[in-house]
Amino acid sequence: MQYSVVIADDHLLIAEAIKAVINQFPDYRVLYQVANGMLLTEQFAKQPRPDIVLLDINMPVMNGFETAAWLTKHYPHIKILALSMRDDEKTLIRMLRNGAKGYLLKNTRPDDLHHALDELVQQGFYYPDWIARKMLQGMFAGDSPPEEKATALNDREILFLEYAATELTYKEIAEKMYCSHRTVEGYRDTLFIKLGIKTRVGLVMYALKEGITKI
Amino acid sequence: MQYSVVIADDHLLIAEAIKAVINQFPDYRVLYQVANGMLLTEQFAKQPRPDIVLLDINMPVMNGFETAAWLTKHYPHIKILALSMRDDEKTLIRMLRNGAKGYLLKNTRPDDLHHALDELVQQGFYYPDWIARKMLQGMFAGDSPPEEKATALNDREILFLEYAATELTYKEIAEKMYCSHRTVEGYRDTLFIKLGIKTRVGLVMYALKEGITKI
DNA sequence: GGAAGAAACCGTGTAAACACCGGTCTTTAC
DNA sequence: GTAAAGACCGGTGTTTACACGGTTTCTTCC
Repeated sequence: MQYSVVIADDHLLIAEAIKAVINQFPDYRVLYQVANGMLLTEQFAKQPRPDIVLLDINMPVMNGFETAAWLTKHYPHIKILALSMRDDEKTLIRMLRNGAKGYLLKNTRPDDLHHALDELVQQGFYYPDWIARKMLQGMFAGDSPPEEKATALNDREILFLEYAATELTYKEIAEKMYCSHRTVEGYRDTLFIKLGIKTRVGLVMYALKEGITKI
Repeated sequence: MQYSVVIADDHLLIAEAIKAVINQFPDYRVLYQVANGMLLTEQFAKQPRPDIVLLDINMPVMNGFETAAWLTKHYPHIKILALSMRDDEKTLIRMLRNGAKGYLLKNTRPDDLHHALDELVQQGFYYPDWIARKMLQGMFAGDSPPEEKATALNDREILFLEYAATELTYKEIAEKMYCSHRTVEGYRDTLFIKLGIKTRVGLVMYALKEGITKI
């Protein structure tokens, strides 16, 4: 019995390379690859669907989060293994909440990939120790409804974050947001507390990590 | 006759995967892989040296730029093929200036990789059309005399940029860079002029755009 | 209808960031 | 040998960013 895999990654070389690795495993076979989530939905309509989807998080058009949500909604039996460049707790949790059954960093060894695939089909999930640790120390509570919790930012704060990642001063941001500059500094202070940071550079890095602002 | 290849990439899975792809080419063989430039210099001391080095640009400890410069200095006969995530003109030019004989985006097809390797050993370089176009429209004139122009940042400035994208103050950055905090502010001021920006947030955005700092 | 909480606002003080001025020393170029 | 250029360091003053302390107004909820 061979399990089928589909790879979604916009880096063709990487996708092709991972395909080569997987096809070396006797019990797994790569059906096809796509460059983003949108193409995945299209291929699902006209091609056979796999047992497992290897999902890159940073994709254009339809990213890993959206794709994972779409998959769990339409094909809940298909196992999602998230692939990420970064060891980022928030990204991890967000993917798990959106239905990913496993999370793999791209700097893991091929054996780990094989092992993750095996766990996925046997146990139904692949949660190595470090993921369990992150979930415990993290704000992971329920499991069914994909809902935000600790880092719930309102619209004003998100708008402020966009401006924070520019060369505007807080006073200039206040003019654009039609409020007092002390209010803007209030947004900043609550974000400092919520996000556990201390400087404007921290705000910028957060906004970029979360995709609120793009480079 | 087989040509030997060494892969330098901090993403183990990707490195291993690319290795699998290359080992499918009958005329190329991967000797070993390393996770950063520093390890490459170490392995060069005790292991056989390859004909070709596949060099990822975004690596920790010793990045692609530094590694390329080191390679051209100590082993000028070894061909460097740069691997990058982003299609960025400045990065491309900087790598070519540091001695890379070719530049490949990670979203190219495996055939292109094979073709690039062939060109590399036959022609000595691999410059596809789009690179030539970039070089023409860019500020790249001759090939031998390294003439700097618009945005030529030195090592100290680049190191400073990495620290600028953290929550450290300039004083703390100065401690890490073993110099006066006024010197650090000097780096900042010259970068403000060179890059046409006015604030630290501008520095952060620049560093991220150029891949000097990763998210 | 009063408690609880959030959102907007404000004052004050300190630390950091930025602007503009100056200098020495070394390297490179002619 | 001198001029030019660049790396490093310094002083001074203004503006911005951040910390800590508040008030008022408006929901929301029981």
